[in-house]
Amino acid sequence: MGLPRWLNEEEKRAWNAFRSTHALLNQRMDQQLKRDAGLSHLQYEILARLSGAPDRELRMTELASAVQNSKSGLTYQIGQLEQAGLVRRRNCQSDVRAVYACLTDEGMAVLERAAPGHVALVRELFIDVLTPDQLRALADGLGEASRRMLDSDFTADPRTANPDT
Amino acid sequence: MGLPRWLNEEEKRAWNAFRSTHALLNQRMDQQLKRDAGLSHLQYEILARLSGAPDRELRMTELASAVQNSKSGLTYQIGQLEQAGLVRRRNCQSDVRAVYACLTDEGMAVLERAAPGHVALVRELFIDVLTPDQLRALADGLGEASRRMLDSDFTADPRTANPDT
DNA sequence: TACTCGTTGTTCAAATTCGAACTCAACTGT
DNA sequence: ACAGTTGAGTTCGAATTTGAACAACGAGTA
Repeated sequence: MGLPRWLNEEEKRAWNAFRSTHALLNQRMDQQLKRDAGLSHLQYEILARLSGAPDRELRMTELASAVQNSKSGLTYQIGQLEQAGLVRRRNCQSDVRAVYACLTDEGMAVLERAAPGHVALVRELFIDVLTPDQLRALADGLGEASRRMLDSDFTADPRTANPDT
Repeated sequence: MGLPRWLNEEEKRAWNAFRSTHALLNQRMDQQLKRDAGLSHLQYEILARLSGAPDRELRMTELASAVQNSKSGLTYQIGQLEQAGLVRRRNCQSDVRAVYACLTDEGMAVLERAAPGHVALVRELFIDVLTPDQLRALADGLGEASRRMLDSDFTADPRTANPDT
C-alpha cells in the first residue's frame, strides 16, 4: 500500500456522524427501554428476534448471530431473561446439543408493551430526521457495507457471522 | 400518541443496516487494532483525540465527551493507557480539580504506527463502499441526527453531552 | 466400528463498563 | 469570610462482555 490516504473533510464528517449517531442513539434507547420495560437494548433485540421467528424460538447460535453477539454473551443474556421468565430454553430431540430459546407469553407481553415506545423513539431520533433520499441512500450504502463484511471473513468466530433478515 | 407507526420495509432496511454495519465495523476495527497495535478501538480513539488537541492534551471531561464515554469509563481507560506509558496525567495549576490527559511521545508513536492501517480499514469497509452521493447523504443525515440528540437533553450525565469537532 | 473433524452451547476468569456515591475545589450570593 | 450549589475526577461494587478452554455430540470416512 502506498501513502495512507487520510480522510477528507466530508469523509471525516460522515465517519464521525456515523459513530456519534450510533453512540447517542444506543444510549437513548438503553435509557428508554430500561425505564419503560426494564430491558437493555440487547435484551429487547433478543425478544424482538424471537418474536419474529417461527414458533417464537431460535437456536442459540442463530439468535447470537441475529443480534450479533458472542455465543457466551448470549448464554449470559438468555440466562437473565430466563430468570425473568421472558424466555425459556428447550432442548431439541433430533440434536442433543441444540438448545432453543423460546419466547414465553410473558416475554411476548413485555415486548408488546415496550415496542411502541421503542419504535417511536427510533422514528423520532433516526428515521424522521432523514429525508427520503437520505433514508434510501443510507439503506443502500450501509446495506452494501454490511453485506460485504458478512460475505468475507468466515474465519472470526467472536460473533458468529450471519446476515440479518 | 396514536397507533404506533411501525417501520416500513425501507425504514427497516435502513435501521438494520445501520446497526449491523456498526457492529461489524466495530468488531473489525477492534480486531485489527488489537492485533496491529495492542489497542482497543476506544483506546485508539482516545489517542487520536489527544493527538489532535492543542499541546496534545485534553481535560478528562472534554476527552470523555469527545469519545462519548462515561467519566468513570474514561478514568479507567486513561489508567490503562498511563500504565502502558502512552498517556500521562498532568494537574492544572489554576484549577486543582482539573486533570489533563497528555499524549506522550511514545503514545504518539504508537498512534502514528496504528493510524495508516486503521484509516485504510475505514476506507475499505466504509468510505469506499459508498458512492459520493451516499457519502454526502450519510454525512448530512446522520450529522443532523446526532446534532439533534446533542442539542436536546442536557439532563443525562452518563456520558457527558458535547458536540464532537 | 473406530477415527477424525467441525459444531453446539456452556463455563470460567479476566477485562471492561456502568452508575451512584463520594471528595475536593471553585463559584455564587450574602 | 460563609453557607449553598455546582463541577471535576475518582472510587467502588455490581453487571456485563470477552475469549479461550471445555465437554458432548453429529457427520463423514475408512
